[in-house]
Amino acid sequence: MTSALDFSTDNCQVARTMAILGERSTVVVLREVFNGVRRFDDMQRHSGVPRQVLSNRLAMLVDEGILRRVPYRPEGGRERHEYRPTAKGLDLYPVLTALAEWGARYVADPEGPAVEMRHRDCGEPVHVALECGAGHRLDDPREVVPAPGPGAIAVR
Amino acid sequence: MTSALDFSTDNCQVARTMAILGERSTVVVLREVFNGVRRFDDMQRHSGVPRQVLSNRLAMLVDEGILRRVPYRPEGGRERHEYRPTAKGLDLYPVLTALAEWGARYVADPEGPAVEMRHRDCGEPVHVALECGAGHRLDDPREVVPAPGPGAIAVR
DNA sequence: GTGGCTGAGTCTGTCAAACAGACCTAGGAT
DNA sequence: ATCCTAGGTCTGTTTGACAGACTCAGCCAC
Repeated sequence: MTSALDFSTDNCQVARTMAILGERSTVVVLREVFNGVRRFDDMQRHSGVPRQVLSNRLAMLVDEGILRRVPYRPEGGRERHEYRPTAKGLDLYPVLTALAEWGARYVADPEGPAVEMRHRDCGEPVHVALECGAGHRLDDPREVVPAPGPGAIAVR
Repeated sequence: MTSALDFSTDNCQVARTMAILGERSTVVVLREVFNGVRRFDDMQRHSGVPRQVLSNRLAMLVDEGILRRVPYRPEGGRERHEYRPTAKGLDLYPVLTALAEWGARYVADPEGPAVEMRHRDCGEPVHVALECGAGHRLDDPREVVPAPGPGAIAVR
């Protein structure tokens, strides 16, 4: 019987992803950027993340290639920078959507969730669906089973 | 023009969810449990999470109703407990799957991801798809736009 | 030009959390 | 009686979060 214990976790991509997103307020910063709040002070005021931490997180996210600093010049002002998601950052939308959906079910206020993802083209709420390579739709999460991937490293 | 800045972030369900999952090694612990590693020492050895932190995380996850402690008795041993996901925990599978999928693309070793989600019934890899309430499939994350939900609280 | 305002940070000190490693405990096996 | 094992707890050190003050560059009004 093969067990997860037979494989190393050193190169687990989930752990690596969480090493980025798991720093306490990283996802909050991403939520701001995805919500269109892209300037330092706006983010700071809106999210309440301490300036130092916000500064660190933005630098880290730029470093990881998830955000990029884009210069702009407000009329009659000097040059500023704003933070926008890159393609790599936009690919986190399924993660954010899954988090928002779980949160809406389990931790939202009784009035409902504070934020909803919607389809740009039709305005309907977006949700995440699990599908397999054979085209089956997985309605019950119990149908998902983790398995070692091609990069799995055997131990012992 | 309505902006995200017009709404409070106090009751954001994404922030609340990350208050649970964003503690540094919480998701790693969940990955272990979902991988079938359910006993304290196995998790500790396999994941490398410090015992103290593992202990805290498990207690927190049980407290949040994401895991439950299930007693069992190994033959000729005393009663022990293992940690299993509840329904609330299993509903995090889309989140884990989205993380694994993003990680596989962006942070995995060149040989491939260390872990893959598969369909229990057919063995094919599972991935997350974004769908809207009108049945459209969103192939480009740019089609997703966050909007204030029913629980959104206006400020200013 | 001097002084003030604004956006985007950095600096400093305090306090909580992560971490490594040793220690503890209950029950079964020898 | 002692050892072993699973599942923890205790202690001390180091890292990170946090609040609040400070900085700095450029524009603007006087």
